[in-house]
Amino acid sequence: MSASDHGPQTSARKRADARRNEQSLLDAAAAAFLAAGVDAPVREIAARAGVGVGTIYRHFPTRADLVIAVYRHQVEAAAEAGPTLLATSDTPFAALAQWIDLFVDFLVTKHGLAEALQSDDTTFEALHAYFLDRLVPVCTRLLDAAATAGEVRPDVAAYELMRGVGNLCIGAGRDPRYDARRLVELLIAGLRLNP
Amino acid sequence: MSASDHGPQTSARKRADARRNEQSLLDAAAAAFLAAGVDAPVREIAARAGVGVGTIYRHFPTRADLVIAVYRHQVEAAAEAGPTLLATSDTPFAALAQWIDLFVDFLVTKHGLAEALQSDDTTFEALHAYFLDRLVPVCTRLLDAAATAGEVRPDVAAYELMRGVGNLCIGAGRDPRYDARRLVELLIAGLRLNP
DNA sequence: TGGCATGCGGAGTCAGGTTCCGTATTGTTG
DNA sequence: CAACAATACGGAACCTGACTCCGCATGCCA
Repeated sequence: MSASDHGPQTSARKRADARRNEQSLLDAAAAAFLAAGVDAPVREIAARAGVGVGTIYRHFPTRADLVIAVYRHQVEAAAEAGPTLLATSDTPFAALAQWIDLFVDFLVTKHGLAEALQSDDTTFEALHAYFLDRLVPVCTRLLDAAATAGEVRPDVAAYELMRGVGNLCIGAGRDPRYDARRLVELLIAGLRLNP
Repeated sequence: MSASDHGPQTSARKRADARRNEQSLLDAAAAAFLAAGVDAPVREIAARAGVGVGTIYRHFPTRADLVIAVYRHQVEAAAEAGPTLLATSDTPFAALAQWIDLFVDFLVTKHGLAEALQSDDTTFEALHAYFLDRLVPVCTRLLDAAATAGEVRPDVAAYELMRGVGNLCIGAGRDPRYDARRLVELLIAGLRLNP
């Protein structure tokens, strides 16, 4: 099991019923997260999937494992979008800005995810780690390229920037007076050197 | 009882033991918040104060009431600092920047407060409301002055700015790689028009 | 000092998360 | 196909922490 392995997901040789339940759980969790956020009660997810709570814990020992499994595809897509944007954009800064936009879109549409990402609750440690492992290197490349081109301040680390962006997404969509996207734009504007 | 009345605090005519307990609770809560953040267990606060949990709920029906009472002085001080800074600073922008600095200092030294401020937990509704009632008008004045002077973009509301700043302070002090102050600076820089 | 309004303590209730183990299902082997 | 071992399942039981409620204690006033 490699260090970047999170949760069972596509699992190898398991009993047929186990694989079926795992899929039901992923579907149920996705639905529950959509309806009630990533803090949806364990019992509710189990009920939606038509399984007992024990089955959840067997497949996904911590809530983070479940959340990761549910959003894995989208996180991978974001990670892969980085290099692509860098290759196709006019300037590294444009690529960075677009990539951050993508990330913000992802976060603001997942009720409670931004909160979970920043929470110090140990339940979410693995979630935090997964996002960081997967996305910080991508962001670092974009940021470095933009810094090398002299477009942004060279003294801000990708980790810090991503946490800042993640933080700004907390509570987005709960209040029409708060537009996370606009504030992230401000933050990125503050990062820029020669407009 | 005016609309901006929060918690009993200095209370008028109550029994002597009640007033004593209220003070013990404030002291105990302040200590507990310092040690364990504003989410410190109710039972622990009660124990520190040497009272039963019922006594907490009698004096401070919601956690927000207790938090407000504990930090009231500092919030008032921040509110009063606004006009002062505006009067003594070279430019409205400088006053705004200093005031935001003050606010950030306050938040990052209160473990868990920034989190609570943004949480949608109904327990903290009153806290949210109190901060907004008290500080948004102050920030609005600073922001308006800076906008009028052409120093900042005129299209960002104080409410949004303050929530953004509050959000950026979440998790500050938990991780040396994350410096909330620096990111807030970036945000303010992004707000600026003619540097 | 007596009477009673006020306030107190903490056991009890409720809501979630997490564990555990007897039972059921699956897959394999003779 | 039958019988068995391995695997997985369900959900009752348990734990933690917030919040309520009421019989008892305390302070206040006459």
